[in-house]
Order: sequence, then C-alpha cells, then structure tokens
Amino acid sequence: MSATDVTTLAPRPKRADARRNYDKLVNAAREAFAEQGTSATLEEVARRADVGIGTLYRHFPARQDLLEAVYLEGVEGICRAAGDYADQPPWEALSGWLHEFVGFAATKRALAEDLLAYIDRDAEVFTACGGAIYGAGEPLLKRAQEAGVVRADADIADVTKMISGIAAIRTADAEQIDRILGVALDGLRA
Amino acid sequence: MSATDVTTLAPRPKRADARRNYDKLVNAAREAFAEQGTSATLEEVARRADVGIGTLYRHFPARQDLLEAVYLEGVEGICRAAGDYADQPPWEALSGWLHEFVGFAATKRALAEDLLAYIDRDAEVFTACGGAIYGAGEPLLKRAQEAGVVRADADIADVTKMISGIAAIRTADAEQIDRILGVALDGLRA
DNA sequence: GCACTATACGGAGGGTACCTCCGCTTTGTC
DNA sequence: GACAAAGCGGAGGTACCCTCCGTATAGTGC
Repeated sequence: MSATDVTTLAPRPKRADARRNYDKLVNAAREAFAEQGTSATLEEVARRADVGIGTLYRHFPARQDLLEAVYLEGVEGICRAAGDYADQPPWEALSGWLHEFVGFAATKRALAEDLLAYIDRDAEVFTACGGAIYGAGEPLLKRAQEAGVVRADADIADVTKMISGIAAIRTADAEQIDRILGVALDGLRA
Repeated sequence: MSATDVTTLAPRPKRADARRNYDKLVNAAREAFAEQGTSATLEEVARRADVGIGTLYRHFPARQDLLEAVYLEGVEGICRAAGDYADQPPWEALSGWLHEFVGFAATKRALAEDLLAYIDRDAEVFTACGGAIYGAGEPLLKRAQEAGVVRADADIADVTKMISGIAAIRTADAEQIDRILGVALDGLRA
C-alpha cells in the first residue's frame, strides 16, 4: 500500500480482555449496522456484543468512533483487493476492481455519510482512507491510461468518486446498477 | 405533467390557522434539515416554526411525514423546471435539465435516504415522485434520442438514477462534480 | 354581532436512547 | 500470591420522542 496505512489509525487496546471486547464490539456493530442501518442503537450493539454499555463507551467514546472502526475494516478490504488484479490486462484489471469497488461503496456509503455529520470532511480518517484507496487504485488506472484504453484526463479521485456515486443509487434492480456502471465506464474509455 | 400530480399527495389542512401552521412547519423543517441534516430534532423544528410540539405531531404524526412534505416540494420544483428547456436544442435541453437535476438531487438525497429507512421503496410517495420525475424528463430524453445525439438503449430511469448517484458524491470541489458529470454525459452520447 | 360546534392548539409527562461516572473485577507483573 | 494498573458494568441524569387531553379559536347559522 503506497499511502498511509489505515490500520495505524485504529490502535487495538492492549490488555487481553479489552482486546476481546473491542473485537466483539466491532463485529456486533458491523452486523447491527448492516441489519438496521447506521441508526442502530448503541445499547443494541452492546447487547449483541454481550458487553456492558460502559465498556462500549470506553472503547468508543463517541458514536463516530464506532462507525469509524467499521468503516476502516471495509477500506482495508478494498485496498487489498486491488492487488488481485495485477496480472490481468489493463482494462479488465481496472474495470474488475471498479466493479468490486461498487460493492464496497454500497455497503459503506451510509457509514461514511453518517461520519460526515460528526467529523470534518478533511479529518484524518478521511484523508488517510482516501489516500489508501487512491494509492491502491492509481496503478490500475495509470496502467489503463498508458495502454491507451482510458481517457488521459481522468484522475483516480474522479473515477472512484464517480463509482461511489453510482453505488449510492438505491434500487431493487441489481442489473440496472450494472447497466449504469456500463454507461459510466464507457464515458471513461479513450 | 404527464404522470401523477405529486401535489395531490400532500393535502393541505382546511382551517386557516391550521394551514398557516402547516406551512410554517414545512418551512422550518426545510431550513432545519438544510442546516443540521435530517437528524435535526423535531422539537427544534417546532421551536423554529414557533408552534407547540403537539401541533407538529398533529400535522405530521410520524417523522417521515415531515420529511415527505419537504421532499415533495423539491420534486414539484424539478418537474416544473423541465418545461423551461422545451425551446432549446435536444442535447442542450437534456443536459441543461440534468445539470439542474444534480442540484435538486444533492439537496434532497439525504431526505430520500432517510425516508427509505421508514417506508418501503415502492410506497406511494416514491412511485408517484418517480413517475412525476420520469414524466417530466422523458420528453427531453426522447427528443435527444430521436435527434440521434443520445444512445438509444438508455431509458429515463437509468439516466436520472445515474445523475442522482453523481449528486450523492460528497466533495468540497464543485468543479469535480462538473467534470464527473461531463464524463457520465459522454457515456450517454450516441 | 352572538352562540355553538368542529377543529386545532400547546405542553405536561411517560418512555427510550444517549452518555458519564465510579465502585467492583480482572489482568499482568514482580 | 500480592498488588497496581487497566478494564468492566450498569445506575442515573439529560435530551428527545411521541401521546393525551384540557383549553382556545375558526367558521357557521341565526
């Protein structure tokens, strides 16, 4: 990963029981947010994690700290995924990763949205996550541009933002997303 | 407007004082949501409207009813706007309206998102709003397709959803949105 | 104008979630 | 095994959600 390592932003606690509870809480939160949206109550998260409410608040003093932890997990995943496309042809590599990126953005978008309500857009989390994602995707984009299959005037920030936008579309029809993504990717071709 | 008239979905109350309070509440809510996001408290809205909390709840028994009322206002506006482009060339008309649509979607997206948490995607409000927007935009799209400037395999639902997605992008840089919109519109051209 | 009724108003109050605080428990160390 | 240091849990104060009902006002018929 060429940019800041996002994992350094989420220092796990030291003592064994504390680390155990921390992990239980993050897992419980991920499930709860997935099932009930980001408005899931923190008491519900604590209950799921089978941990006292006080413990939750010690590890995550504010609501956004918990959102952040879950968000970071996702960012780590999508960054790692970029490496899997290294041995594919330029266009296939880029578009393959972007298709995967839609999935990531779709599940984590609500989280990011919620985070924005609490912390500033250019807070450390976001710049670091942005940096990590751009660092992961840039080589794929550059390779496609050098191969002449993608327009030269697009940068990785524009591209990932466009895809995030498409991922934000709420529709029951998964095919429609694919169709729209196809249109957008066509706009990207040289 | 070719589809269901959205205004029929929001029956104004009858008595003069009630109508007055209703309007004060909707205005206060629009302001509050704009300033503080959709999580603005209802007590705050009532305070702004200078109305008792009981009055708010009589007009809008559930939180979503208030969100809905503000959302409908926006939908009416963007539908009306489509008519203003009737006398422009096909591509300019479509892309002009879509540029305006980005602005609408950007301010009302959070509202729609929130509504989805309460009511079903295919509830009356959404189908009616979707119908109204599609009805307003379809002539513009069709004209552009018949003039051969837009690909024939795109329908109005795909197009508006793509634009909504782009509007959902959170960035401080307004130029970036324009750039991305440009890429997406290029993907739309014949 | 006046009286009468349907309609609407306001805010007290019960319930829930948020978050803090602090006495008790567990972990790691010597 | 004893002793800090670190961590745990939940009672309780605060803020918001929403309901309920006694009071006030608009519209109507005379």
